[in-house]
Amino acid sequence: MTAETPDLTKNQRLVFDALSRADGPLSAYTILDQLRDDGFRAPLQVYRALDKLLAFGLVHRLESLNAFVACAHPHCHRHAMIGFAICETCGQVDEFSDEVIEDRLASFAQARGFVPAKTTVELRGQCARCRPN
Amino acid sequence: MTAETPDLTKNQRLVFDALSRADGPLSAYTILDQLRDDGFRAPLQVYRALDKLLAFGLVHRLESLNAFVACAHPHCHRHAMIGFAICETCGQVDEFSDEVIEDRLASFAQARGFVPAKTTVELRGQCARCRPN
DNA sequence: CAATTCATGTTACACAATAACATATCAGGC
DNA sequence: GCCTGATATGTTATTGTGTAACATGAATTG
Ligand SMILES: [Zn+2]
Ligand SMILES: [Zn+2]
Ligand SMILES: [Zn+2]
Ligand SMILES: [Zn+2]
Repeated sequence: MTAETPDLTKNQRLVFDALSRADGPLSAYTILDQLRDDGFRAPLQVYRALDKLLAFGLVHRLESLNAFVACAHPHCHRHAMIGFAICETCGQVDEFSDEVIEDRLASFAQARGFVPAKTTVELRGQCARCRPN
Repeated sequence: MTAETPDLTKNQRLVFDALSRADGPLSAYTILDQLRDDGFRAPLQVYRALDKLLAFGLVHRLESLNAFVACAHPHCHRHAMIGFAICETCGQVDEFSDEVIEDRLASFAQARGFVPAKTTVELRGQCARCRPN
């Protein structure tokens, strides 16, 4: 399942596995707590691993939550824009991408001479299953 | 200039003015420091004012910065989606909205049965003036 | 085997946000 | 005027999030 993950180190592996096990986003300190038994003692151990995992594209940061999720589409990450629909009730996160939005943001940036380095798109709300029907 | 701002209280006014004076986003603690002479002593005084200002739509929160800006378009805030292009070099923030993106996000949500409560769109990068040409 | 680079461990600290509780101010209703 | 509920404010302490600084260990390379 886990495809060609670029040779993670021990700590990176531990953090990545913790995020993969979880069924929702985890804060760095929650990860730290989960890895106490594996020898983790300080936040930096988590943050350093997360930095690498983010660079590898294996993990995403949810800015509006100060939390992290394992990437749901380890494949085609050619997309500059990755969006997240975050349910505030159950905590589930739905990762998506949309070429139209991507193009639109790109042309907006182009028009203004703005060179985007990172794009954040996050929807906070209530998912179908949590919604009173 | 400042249109029909809905009767701000003293603290709300102070915080709003601080954000309006600034030429970029301010963190809550920066605001606190700027308002020491006006009697501000604790973060809560800032956060409480910000909560109201956010509710009034006079201020926006930049999730990827943990910072706040005065709204640049106090008028037509009928838009659900408000985007920000944030220059990581000079700190300038460009507020924009785009109906195409808005529609696209809305139909995405609709299709999934997701009910969005808040939408975050933030571009981090380099603005035209800061870009080596 | 150095020399370099990268991963790791540890302590202390800075920055962001809230909890809990007390006090003050103001608007109606009587 | 006086009570009362609602909102705004002040203050202290605490929790949560993220880094700085420095030391050590392991791997790579010439
Ligand atoms: Zn992904
Ligand atoms: Zn849900
Ligand atoms: Zn605005
Ligand atoms: Zn700039």
